[in-house]
Amino acid sequence: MRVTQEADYAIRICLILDSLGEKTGASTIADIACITPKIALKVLRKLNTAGYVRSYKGVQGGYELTRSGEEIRVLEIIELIDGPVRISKCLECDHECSRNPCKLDCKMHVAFDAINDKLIENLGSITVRMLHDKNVSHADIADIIKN
Amino acid sequence: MRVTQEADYAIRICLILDSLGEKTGASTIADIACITPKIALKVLRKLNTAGYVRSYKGVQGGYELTRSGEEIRVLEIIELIDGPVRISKCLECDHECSRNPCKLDCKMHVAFDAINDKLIENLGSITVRMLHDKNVSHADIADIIKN
DNA sequence: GCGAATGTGTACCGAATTAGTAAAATTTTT
DNA sequence: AAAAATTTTACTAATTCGGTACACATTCGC
Repeated sequence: MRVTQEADYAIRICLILDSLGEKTGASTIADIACITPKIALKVLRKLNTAGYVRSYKGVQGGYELTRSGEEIRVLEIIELIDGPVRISKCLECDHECSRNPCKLDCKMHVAFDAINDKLIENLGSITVRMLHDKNVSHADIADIIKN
Repeated sequence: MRVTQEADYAIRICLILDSLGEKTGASTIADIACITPKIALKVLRKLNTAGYVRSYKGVQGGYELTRSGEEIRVLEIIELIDGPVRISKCLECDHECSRNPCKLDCKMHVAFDAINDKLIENLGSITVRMLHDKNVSHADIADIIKN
């Protein structure tokens, strides 16, 4: 598993839209996020088809979130862009590693599965809103993950 | 971050060597792990230069662990093969994302850092021994991660 | 000694993934 | 009708990953 650059951009864009709270053009978003407009467009397209943002064409067009940032979990955006979260490729073939019939009764899958689940749980516990809300401190975030 | 196939093999090989407990040839190891001898050799070489295994040349040559599997954490092997564990590329440039001067006071780094630390903690809590020890149940592993 | 078996080390190749770019088409406002 | 903005599709380049090849060094058994 890997949170790609693109997923990173997508989260940042959602965060920007949530904090601005109003219809905003791709070039403005790109400027705030410090990425090129083209890349912003590419990510916004995916967010749009997945229903996370609404787009308005034309001169005063732009994008806005369809839901509040409080309701959007970082995990969702990552899965949208990068696909299912898996720390190991072996977790793909559900529980039975086809490549390795594994002549040992090892518990690698069990361990990786548990660790993967925990990772998903953590990514799912952070919302887009938390990432820019002034009322949420760094310590608050750390506490949420510590559980 | 991503636990690559190669890191997976490396863990499996350590696990095999720990459970056999005696000097074993690469082809035997490869056979048990269900991988080609060439790949096993490649991984064993890395384990050797890093000091995890001792090698013996010649006809009756082979490999053995230099330490007990109880002392080897899965995290170590992953870091040896794949490098530092980072769920996001942004965590590379320590805490200051050079690409994105980020005109927002966002806490993405804080969140990803916390989640990443937790992942490292979990990977560090599992030893090679646990993965094949009959006295360690699936539930035990799950409990360790649940913390 | 000689040869087979086994490990060493470096370099390479192909496929998949990731990152970023281009350009023409479509829509809406003025 | 013109200008501004998004939409859609396709492509290119860079990086990573997985696997392989080959020439060399060492040890054991005969």
